[in-house]
Amino acid sequence: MNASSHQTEPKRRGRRAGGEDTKAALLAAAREVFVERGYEGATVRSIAARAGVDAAMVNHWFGGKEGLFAKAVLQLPIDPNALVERLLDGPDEKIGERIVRTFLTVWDPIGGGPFAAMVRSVTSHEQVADVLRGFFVQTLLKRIVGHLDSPDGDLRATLVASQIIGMGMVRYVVRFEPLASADADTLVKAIAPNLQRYLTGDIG
Amino acid sequence: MNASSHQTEPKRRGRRAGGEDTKAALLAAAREVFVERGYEGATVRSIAARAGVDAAMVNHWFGGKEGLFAKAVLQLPIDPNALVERLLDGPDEKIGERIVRTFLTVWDPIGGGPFAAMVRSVTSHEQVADVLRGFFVQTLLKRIVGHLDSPDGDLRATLVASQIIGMGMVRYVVRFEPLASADADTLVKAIAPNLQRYLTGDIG
DNA sequence: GCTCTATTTCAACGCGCGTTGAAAAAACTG
DNA sequence: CAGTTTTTTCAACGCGCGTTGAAATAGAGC
Repeated sequence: MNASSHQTEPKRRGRRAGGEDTKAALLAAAREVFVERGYEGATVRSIAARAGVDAAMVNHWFGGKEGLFAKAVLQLPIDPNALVERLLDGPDEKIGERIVRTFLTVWDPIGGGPFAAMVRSVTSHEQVADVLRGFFVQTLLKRIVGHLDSPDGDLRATLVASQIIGMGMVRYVVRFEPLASADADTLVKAIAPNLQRYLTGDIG
Repeated sequence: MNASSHQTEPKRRGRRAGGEDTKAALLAAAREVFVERGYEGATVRSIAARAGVDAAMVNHWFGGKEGLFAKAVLQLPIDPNALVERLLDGPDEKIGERIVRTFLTVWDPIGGGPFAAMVRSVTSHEQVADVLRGFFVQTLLKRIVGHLDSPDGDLRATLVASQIIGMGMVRYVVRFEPLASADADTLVKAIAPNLQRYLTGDIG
């Protein structure tokens, strides 16, 4: 191997060539890694490595890990409006069923890792908990409650949240069988009626 | 202050006087701190400090942090048998109510910290998840299922677990209002019927 | 009372984390 | 093309973690 080997050329310094956007690359990597590993599990170094960039760039462009997180969550590839539309589209008597099925459709393909990561982030980092609480409460629960306009709407919404989050915990995090491996239809039949009661039944 | 001041006497080395049991002190401190802060949050140094002992003793007596955890969880001050007795003592039609009320009675005084700590430990440390899964499944769920001996008992038990865990998540961890601040009676009226359906109703 | 051994503290190690400042290199400016 | 600015890498810092080995001290055995 002569001196001009292309093998492990120690990365050139200075501004990159072409239109490569380091900031965008970091945001894209951050969205992935934060979802995969949660806030704590996602190290600045791992995000930078996935973006093909030095870890110091996180500080230069976002002022630190928290700044990157704050910017990254604003660009998550989820469309809350579409989600709410999907839940509310159909007869009110079957909202419970649509909630269970939609939740499973979104999370089952992703698997337990991201869900556990999200839970861990919420339990350990107050800033993350605030961001996610704001998203769930403002964007999802309030709108569903508003559509149904039944009395005690807020309590009903949080009851639904409790059952859905609990299903996620048992299925993806602690993995109690047989719920963890049950197919979607079984869970819909078992859980949907309870959600339906929370939303439109007598809870007092 | 003369040289023989009792103030900050730099701890004497060597074997302690009297019957002071370092091992037991460490176990007691570990039980407290693990519950308060979870596995990751509980540092070896903090446990040793509470026990009034050097951190190195953890390695000497338990071979490390994991060993201490393994021994400590076996001595948690909870009596599973008494808990199961309490849940099963009474008419079967009111089991749901007793489950909700017992859960709230146990956790409300403790507060959200320990519950969040437990959840974080489960999501981040596989060994901890295994230990707790074993406890819940073997000790609690199986016995309740056995008592009721209805078909699909295991599925029913995990469904109940999902609702209870979800209630804990919403009440203690993410704190969605108004569920987070609702009084016990309100939650019993809202949730108990759903548990009752899971246990003795038609879920197919 | 002397020796041996068990117990405990202390100081340090190695690791990974987020962060920082200086140096290098490309791009921009006139 | 020369000088300036922007972007990037690199090397290092400080922190806290779990862990380790040596030194110091108390009790046990003879």
